[in-house]
Amino acid sequence: MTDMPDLTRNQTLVLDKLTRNDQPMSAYTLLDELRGEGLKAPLQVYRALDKLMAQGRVHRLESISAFVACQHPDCQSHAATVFMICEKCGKVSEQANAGVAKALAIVAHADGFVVEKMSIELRGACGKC
Amino acid sequence: MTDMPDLTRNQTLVLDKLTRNDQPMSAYTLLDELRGEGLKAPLQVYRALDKLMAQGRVHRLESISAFVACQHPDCQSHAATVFMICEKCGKVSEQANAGVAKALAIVAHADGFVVEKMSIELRGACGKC
DNA sequence: GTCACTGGTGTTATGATATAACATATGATA
DNA sequence: TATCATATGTTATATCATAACACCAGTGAC
Repeated sequence: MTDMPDLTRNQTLVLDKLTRNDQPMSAYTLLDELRGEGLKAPLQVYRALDKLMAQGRVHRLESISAFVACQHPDCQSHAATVFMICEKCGKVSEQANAGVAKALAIVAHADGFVVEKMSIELRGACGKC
Repeated sequence: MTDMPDLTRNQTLVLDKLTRNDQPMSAYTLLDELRGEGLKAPLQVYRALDKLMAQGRVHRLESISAFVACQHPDCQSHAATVFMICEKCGKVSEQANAGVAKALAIVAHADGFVVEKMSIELRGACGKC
């Protein structure tokens, strides 16, 4: 189980806060909301986020420089994860999808490109907005 | 032709620089390389970039906070554009692909999500690296 | 035990990216 | 000419992220 080690105090604080929040949060918003728990500097948050992302428990939304807790029980096995970010309510839906993965694999293969990471983010309006 | 107006001086400087460069550039790198042409402040670059992006002549790569000139003759008609960013040589390949567009449309539709913008970025190694 | 190693923590300072606010200028047009 | 929209120049500031260094706690080797 080296993939999912126990979390340290700071990692737990950050993950809990993200999990309870139904919208993505910036690192500095996390910091502000965790000052009461003793966090004082950006690095404490960024270091926790780095570890959590390496474990797949948190994702970074590149297009808005913010972080969300993974919405799937076990995120390791994801093919291609699509993030749909609502620009009205701010909520994010995370969907792993084999069709997208396959289509992207075809595009990459045509270029001889070897994929290590992918970032697929849709901006728009969610079903409720 | 309101979609493709003539470019102003600053816009021309920024677009030319990006076009001649075969790698994406940050706004501040652009600024540094255009100081000789009279640019002095970040806003001059960011404003030019905003206009160029609105016209589809420049794209922002969200995952690396950098900008590239569009690689297609007329970019307006793109369905879904996939950017493949090589982490070794830094070069970017831009591919519009209907299969990816269709797969993403299915995912979005399943969520009732109305897409306004999409950002699809693959990181890895290009065919030459 | 104690030595060295690893990984987490705390802290200060700094780097990198992006925008707010305001003043001025330029070009079209009624 | 008066006016409107748009571009520009400039200073200051906001936002996002990392470098560098000191310290500490647990673990394994000897």
